[in-house]
Amino acid sequence: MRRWLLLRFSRLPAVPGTVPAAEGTPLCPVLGTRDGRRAPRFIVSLLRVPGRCGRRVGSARVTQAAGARGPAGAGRGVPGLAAAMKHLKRWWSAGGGLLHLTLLLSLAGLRVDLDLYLLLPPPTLLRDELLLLGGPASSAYALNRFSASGGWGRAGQLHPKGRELDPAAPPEGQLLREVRALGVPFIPRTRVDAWLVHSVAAGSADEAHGLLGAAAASSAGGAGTSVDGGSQAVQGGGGDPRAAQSGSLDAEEEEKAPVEPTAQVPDAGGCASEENEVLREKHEAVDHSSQREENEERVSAQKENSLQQNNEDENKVAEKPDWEAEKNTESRNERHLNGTDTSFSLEDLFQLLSSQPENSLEGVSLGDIPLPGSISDGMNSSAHHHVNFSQAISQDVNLHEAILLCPNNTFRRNPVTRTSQSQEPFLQLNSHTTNPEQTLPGTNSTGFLSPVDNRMRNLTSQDLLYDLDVNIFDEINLMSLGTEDDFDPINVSQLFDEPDSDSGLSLDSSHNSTSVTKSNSSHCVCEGATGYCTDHESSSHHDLEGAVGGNYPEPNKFCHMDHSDSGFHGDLTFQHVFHNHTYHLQPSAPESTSEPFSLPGRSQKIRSRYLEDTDRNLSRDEWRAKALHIPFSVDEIVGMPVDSFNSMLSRYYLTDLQVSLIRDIRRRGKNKVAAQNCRKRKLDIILNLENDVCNLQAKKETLKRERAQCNKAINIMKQKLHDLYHDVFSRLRDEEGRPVNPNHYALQCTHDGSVLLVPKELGASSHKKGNPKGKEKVRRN
DNA sequence: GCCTCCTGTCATCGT
DNA sequence: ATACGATGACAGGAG
Repeated sequence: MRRWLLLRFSRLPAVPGTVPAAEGTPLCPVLGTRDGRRAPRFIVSLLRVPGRCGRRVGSARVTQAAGARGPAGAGRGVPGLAAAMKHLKRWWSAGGGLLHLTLLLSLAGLRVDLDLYLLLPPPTLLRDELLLLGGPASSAYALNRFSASGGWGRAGQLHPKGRELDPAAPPEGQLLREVRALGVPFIPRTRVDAWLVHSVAAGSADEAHGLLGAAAASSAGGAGTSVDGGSQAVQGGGGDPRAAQSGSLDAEEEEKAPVEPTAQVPDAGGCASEENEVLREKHEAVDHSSQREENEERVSAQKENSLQQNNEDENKVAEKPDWEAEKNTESRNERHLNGTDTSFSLEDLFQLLSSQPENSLEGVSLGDIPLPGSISDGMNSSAHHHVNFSQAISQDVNLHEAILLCPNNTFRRNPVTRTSQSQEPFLQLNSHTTNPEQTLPGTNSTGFLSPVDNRMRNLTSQDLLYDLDVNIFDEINLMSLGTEDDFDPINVSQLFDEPDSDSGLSLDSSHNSTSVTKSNSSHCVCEGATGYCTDHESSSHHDLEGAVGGNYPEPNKFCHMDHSDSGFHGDLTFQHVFHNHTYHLQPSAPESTSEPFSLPGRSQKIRSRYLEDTDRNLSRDEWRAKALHIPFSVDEIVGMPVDSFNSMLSRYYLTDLQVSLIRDIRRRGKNKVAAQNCRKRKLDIILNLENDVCNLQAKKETLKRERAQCNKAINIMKQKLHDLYHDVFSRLRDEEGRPVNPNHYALQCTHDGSVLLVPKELGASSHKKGNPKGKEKVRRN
């Protein structure tokens, strides 16, 4: 039995033209503002799998300062999550459940939707079904929600009730059609979207946890953000029991699996007092509108959820004021600190998620999701990066600011160089600075981006969004699909063996995750904000974290080869990795030459692991698409209409190799579906023929029975006639009064109804001649 | 090792 | 001419 953890992160783009002129005005006041503070909100939806419709079982608003409680995620206060946890456990025990978390963040001019799908399927669910549930459906759902909200700037409608994802709905076709029907420009590339499919082998909690840790490590390498956590996760992936314990979502296992107490974090306790202050401050800053909205959602959830009647106590917990929840959180934190609380629940995950600086949500990756073990382990290295979540939000630091705050990045408005400039933030994201201050300019110990660059403050929102249109609207490959269980980033890095790689990714063994400097550099907001590394540095990583399966790499990076820098590096890296291999390999050809594991010096273990991953998640085309940085998913390539497909090919500058691969993928995908339909049709025909045969056989038997009955009736009639014949002859007398011998005479009926007694010889001749000579009337006695 | 079934892929043809 | 679907044939994996 396999259990799947699907983490999906989506961010909807800002719509140009709806940007208020005033800088800092929340375009999407999803989250109530007060004094410039905006609190993120969790919308917790628990969806039954399978089920007809989902329901929201609670909502919560993060009201704590992540920076105050420390990176260990000590602060916990998300009301409603407790109820959600119990629902999840119950439904899981009843056959699985899909936990949908939506984190809304309102940054200046940019709304961030963070969707978390925690899918705990029953054993009977097929893997593909789960993938479908977590993939296109969720994307379409997000777009639906966005469309239903009327776009940006319409508060209170961003979560229309009743718009929950229907897991039973056709995941792709219908929902996407619905989205298109709504008029939403469904361009997958304009959605920051990444999701992680993580497989957890049941029955092995340590393995599962370790896999999560490994996934965190790989994602940390991809996003370049949470190398601290990621490095620890690497250890977890390698068997570190602490990290291994961090990620279990099993309701039973989570109660059993001990978690490394956060008390081991040196400064966690020291943050307690500071945390209280920040919590109070944060509580005072809670916006009333947000509270009202939250209350409405709670009421709605209560009405919708009949199960809540059985969980009133849970709802009480959910409806507790924030400060109460925070109090509970603190007490729970104390338990953690004391090492008495050894459980890890999804709530912990959410808490830890909320503990991340808001900016990192821009480029959130699994590595950014601070798994407890990894986070607690990564305390030392990240202690100086305490982030005040609320402050980070209140700074209205958006993604663009984060990008521009990158070192070596200068914001230039020269239109001539805009094209290239728009690439630079991403190209320089992964700049390696060993100095934490250098890594995060403008970052102090209390605020993530408190001293925002004044240059940015002088810019208007239009200015910001101009580049947002260029950069943010494109998908950011946030995390890897290669975060399968047994995924070992170190081994993966060995697949590509870039001796001069200075990507800063924790994947490379030369960049050991335990390296504090690399870990620190990973906290660069720029990296977190984009989730990207530079082309030449990260391409090898993106070979494993491409667009396939829902991740769409930056097209301008991977596809726009006409610009000098990124395109050159992209090609260079590509050539380095794949040499002269092409994907046009016939099945008989040594196809493995196009695969990374086939590079000289690769171990059989890596190959087998690759094969396992291939078997589990990625098809050959998906791997090829990843390898060539195809900025579209296979599903999109195959599923989109021909017009959209052609326009897509023309819209993006793709190499001939990429275009050819895309067309091949589309052809194969179409043919695959056609073959499936053909076989299904053939099977139906065979079944129909078999049914026809059965029907015919049954009809034959019926006819046989009828024939037998007829024969039987005929025999009866013959017998009766024979008896009547003898009876008649027994009564006949000849002229002399003697009995007529029936052997010599026969009875013959005439047309007029009279009966003649005819000698048989004459009768036979008269039959031939038609002359009834010698006939005589029967004389009855 | 062989067989069967399933699936993906290619080639080909017709629309 | 091109795209696309249908289908036979083949190969490979899994049981």
